Amino acid sequence: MPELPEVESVVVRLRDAAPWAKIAACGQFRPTTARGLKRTVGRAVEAAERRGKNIILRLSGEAFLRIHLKMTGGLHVIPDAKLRKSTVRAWLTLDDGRAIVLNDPRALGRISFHHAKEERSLFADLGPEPFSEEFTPEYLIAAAKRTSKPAKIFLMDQRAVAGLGNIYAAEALFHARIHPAAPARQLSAKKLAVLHRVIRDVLELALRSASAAYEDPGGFAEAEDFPVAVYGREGEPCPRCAARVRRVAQGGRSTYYCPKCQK
DNA sequence: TCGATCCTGTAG
DNA sequence: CTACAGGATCGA
Repeated sequence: MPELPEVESVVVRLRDAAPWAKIAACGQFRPTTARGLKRTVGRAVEAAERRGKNIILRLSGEAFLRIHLKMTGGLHVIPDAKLRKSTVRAWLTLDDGRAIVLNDPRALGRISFHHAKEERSLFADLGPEPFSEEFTPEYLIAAAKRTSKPAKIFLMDQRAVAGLGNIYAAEALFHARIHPAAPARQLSAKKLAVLHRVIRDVLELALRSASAAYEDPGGFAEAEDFPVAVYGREGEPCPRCAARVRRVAQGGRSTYYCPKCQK
């Protein structure tokens, strides 16, 4: 389920499980799910970080695991590796009996082991973090200028900005009142400055609902849920003008937008 | 830039 | 049964 806000909340949750013990054992059901897991055995987990939609688990001995949750993955710490659900595709058993598990019904999630020195090249193609100082209106304007993609595809391109996916790209475009099919390079600097602003607003709000859901694992966080304006709302009234929300295909994915507000 | 691919689950 | 799913990559 994860875009930047959800991945961030997974990482925050992992940090709550610190300090971690050493990795005592590992396992996986398919060879494709994880590469190099065995090389983690005997190492200590030292930190959990996020880069775009990637999770980085720092390990002792100048190494790290890169974990990508793709569409349906989740990373959890469970009290006992033996208690793992059937959809757990890979796991790391810790010295203290707990386990870090990749739970992923669709099994698209991936884990790979790397030496610390590989980090730069591994993430070389990722664009700036939306909350970094590097991500300025000027950056977005320059990035838009050198693409030929429509606005929605541009926002989902991890090389342009890291962390946006299908939902928040659509939501940001709605709030910036930009048509998802509009060529990004033709957007005015003013529009792109607004887009820059709402990308941060949308992600910050989503981050808050993601952490609220965490503080209340009982599932009573409904009231704090992210206020979805258009995503998944085909045929429903636009919250701003009440026109019917439309769904179109872009790059093989669904895009939702208000045909009246987003020209 | 499209379509297929990786996978499984769920809604219609 | 088909369509589609909050991702990303690859080849045509």
